[in-house]
Amino acid sequence: MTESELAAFLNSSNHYLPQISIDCVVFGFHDNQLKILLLKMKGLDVWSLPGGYIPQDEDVETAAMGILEERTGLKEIYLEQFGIFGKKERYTKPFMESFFKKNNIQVPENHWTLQRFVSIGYYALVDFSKVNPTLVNFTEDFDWYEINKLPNLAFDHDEIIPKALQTLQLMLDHKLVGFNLLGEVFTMIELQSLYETILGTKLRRNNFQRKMLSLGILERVEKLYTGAANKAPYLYKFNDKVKNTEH
Amino acid sequence: MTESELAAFLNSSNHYLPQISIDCVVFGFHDNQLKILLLKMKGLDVWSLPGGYIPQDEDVETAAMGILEERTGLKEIYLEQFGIFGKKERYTKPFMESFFKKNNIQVPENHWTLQRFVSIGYYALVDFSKVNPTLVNFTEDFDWYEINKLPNLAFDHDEIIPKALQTLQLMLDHKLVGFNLLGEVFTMIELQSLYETILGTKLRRNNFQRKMLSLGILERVEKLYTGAANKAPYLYKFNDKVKNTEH
DNA sequence: ATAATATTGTCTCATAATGAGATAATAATA
DNA sequence: TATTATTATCTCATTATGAGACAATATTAT
Repeated sequence: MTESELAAFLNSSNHYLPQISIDCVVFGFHDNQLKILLLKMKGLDVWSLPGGYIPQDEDVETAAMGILEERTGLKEIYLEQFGIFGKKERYTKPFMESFFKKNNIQVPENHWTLQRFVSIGYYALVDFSKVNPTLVNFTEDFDWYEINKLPNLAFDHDEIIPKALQTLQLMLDHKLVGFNLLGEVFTMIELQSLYETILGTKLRRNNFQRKMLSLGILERVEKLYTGAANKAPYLYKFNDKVKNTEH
Repeated sequence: MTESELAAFLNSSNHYLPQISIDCVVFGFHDNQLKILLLKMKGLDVWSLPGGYIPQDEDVETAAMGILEERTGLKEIYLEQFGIFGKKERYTKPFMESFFKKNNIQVPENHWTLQRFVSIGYYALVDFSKVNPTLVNFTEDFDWYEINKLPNLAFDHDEIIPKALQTLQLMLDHKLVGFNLLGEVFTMIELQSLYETILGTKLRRNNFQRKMLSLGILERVEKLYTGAANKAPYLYKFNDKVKNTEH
């Protein structure tokens, strides 16, 4: 971020809806684990959710989509609003102040970024392997964290993440969660691991497979030969019937 | 609303979070039907959801609760956030303009109430028989409407209500919806009707009763003698185990 | 080649849940 | 006392689920 970009941002108050922000919990699936994309705030040992503000001339959902597209490099991301975080005190001010101080950025006491913000929570489901995070604005690093090994979090993001997970768990049977988190093809064990990591429970291989196949949404493709000394598993994909549905 | 109250409201812009509003879908159960509380906008043949703004010094949820307590006369209302309505164009301006015009209220073109608003949707579950609606601000009437016999609605409230219903349907098996919508005691048929009107489907009496009793959340109280020429049904209440849980 | 090993894909069977009809109990009224 | 309209259960076929067992197969070791 250049000097002039910074100045423009600090003066962009009129461009955005005041006192409203968006926070996104980006879920990905890697190494059989559900993970969340976090950004490190420049100069602080603190991580935060990808987020941003809503331009006056954009729909809220468009703004959320824009924030995510910019940060993940993906298009047409699956998004779901799961909560709003509207307590009077959400620790935005102290975090922003220490951030500005650490980075030698001078802002007036009443600067718009130090005001109270109501945050709209969205969660996104992305194909981990296709994500190519970009560092924007005030972030100096990104990383994927396992849901139960989270680092030091900014603001009230430690309240936001559990609520997002809870909503995802609730939606697991209603929406086609796997469709958005997995790649084009996947093994039954991968699908099972996804369910297990989201629900936080172990499932039985035989019964899980029976159940999934009975839903009639999977199509068996070729086998996956990994070189392992055992029977090769089939690969599956979601069938066409599913692809034309809302997920 | 007196002249001075009106003037105070029109000038209260600084008191509220700008460009954010709350809309509440209040569900009640009466005559075996799921109903929604709507308010008639003074001077217009248009009904709207109970709503309001968020004071700078209140949590969002507190504000939502306050709005509902004021309008329904109830305390400790069950509330759940179900969506946000953040399109650029939500028809707030034209509705507010025609409302002001009809009521001979002069406001400048750039008045805060005519700006774009992002609305936070909450739904409430209330005991119909305990509600005692109060007419506040710009409303001249209130009424309960069946979910599929709604009148002419203001703003984008015709988008908000279906989304609220959809969320309620989804929550029916997860949260104890009946606990908040029914009175202290109720018959099995009433509970069944509640499920039917929420889901929009017919259920079988015998199997519904078997299912509900197997959940172990109901306690059979006395019988209800209505004078009808048939076997009197039992009354039930939710048992103590349930009352100490979150609903 | 053949055996051993680690998985994967199915099968089986007991148990639980559900769908759908049938029957018994009961609170009035005729 | 019979009739009627419900309510509360019961029954039984069907389907879904939990849990263990076993056959198939892709490699490595012998």
